[in-house]
Amino acid sequence: MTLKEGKEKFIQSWGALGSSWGINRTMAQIHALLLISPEALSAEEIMEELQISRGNANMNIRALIDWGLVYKELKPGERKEFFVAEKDMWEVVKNIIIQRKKRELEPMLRVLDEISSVDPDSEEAEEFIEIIREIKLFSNKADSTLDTLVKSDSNWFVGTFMKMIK
Amino acid sequence: MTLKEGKEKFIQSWGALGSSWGINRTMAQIHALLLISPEALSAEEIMEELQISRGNANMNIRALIDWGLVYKELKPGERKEFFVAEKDMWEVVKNIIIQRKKRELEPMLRVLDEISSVDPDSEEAEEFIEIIREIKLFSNKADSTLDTLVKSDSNWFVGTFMKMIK
DNA sequence: TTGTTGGTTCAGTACTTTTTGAAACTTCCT
DNA sequence: AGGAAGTTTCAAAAAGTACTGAACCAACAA
Repeated sequence: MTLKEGKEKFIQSWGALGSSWGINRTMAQIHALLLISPEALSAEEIMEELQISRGNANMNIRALIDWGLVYKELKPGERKEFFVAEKDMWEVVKNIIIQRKKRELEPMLRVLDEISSVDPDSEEAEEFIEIIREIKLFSNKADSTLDTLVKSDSNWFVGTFMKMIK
Repeated sequence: MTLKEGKEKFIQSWGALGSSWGINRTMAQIHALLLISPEALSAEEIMEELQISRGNANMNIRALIDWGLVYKELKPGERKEFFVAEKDMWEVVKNIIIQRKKRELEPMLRVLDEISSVDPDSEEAEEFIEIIREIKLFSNKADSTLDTLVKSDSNWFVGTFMKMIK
């Protein structure tokens, strides 16, 4: 396989993977492109490489920065902005966990709390409250487990955890 | 909050959560409805409750069974099929991990392997191979960690792991 | 065999999300 | 102030995804 083919295949696959993770195709492709790029790239270069419009590039780069997966890099002398990807996979995953926890798990916990206030004025209501209570319990565990996971470092993940768990 | 409001809110929120997890809104809503239903429900009842068409109900129920989140229940005497949700949250999460691992992580591992065969015939190619190697290493770790996680049981998750990690 | 109940399929439609491209804005230089 | 280089925004269009409803299939009962 040639380098060009390999790069294309990687960008394409990373894009597909992203789609099923709430990260849109283009966003994931930009991330992939930056991941395998030894140099920081400008918006122009990204547009060119992925054949996308300026607006699209701009919005998705912004979103990537927002997720903490890409950094802006200002080269001295250049007025243009350049972008680099976070290349430590553990950092990437950690940032995704942080964002999704904030965007999805936390709102759900709030909803579960609200819902718990249903009047237990019937057999059915009691059963409902009990099921919600169990879901809440589980979600809270997941929440604090993720917190701990995010605080731990890469070495812990690749080393200790694997041994501990085996 | 009344029981009716609570149920609606839960179904609605679970649906929204699903959307960001590659599980479509209706599928997640059916799952929510079954989760909070003490009785198994028929397709008719689900259609009625969520105001969806027969085709939609059928396809999504089947997908849920496919994901291992819902079971078919045949009541003796009744020709109709009834459905119940898996109510153990740990089982639910485990099944989702299993499915997504199979659908997303494993194909990505295969692609990474293919890509590794790029000719290291330039500085750039060597850097590319190295980055891919790191991603592969990380993905393999994630893969086996998830395997172990899935094999472990609920008690381990809610008990030991939490203490261990603190 | 015919009618009834329930399940499945899928082409067309409706809805949602993403992308484009052009205009507006910002910064800096002369 | 005017202009060049770059970035941001957003309405409209395109692409992608989900849903409907009607036709079809299967099992059973009369």
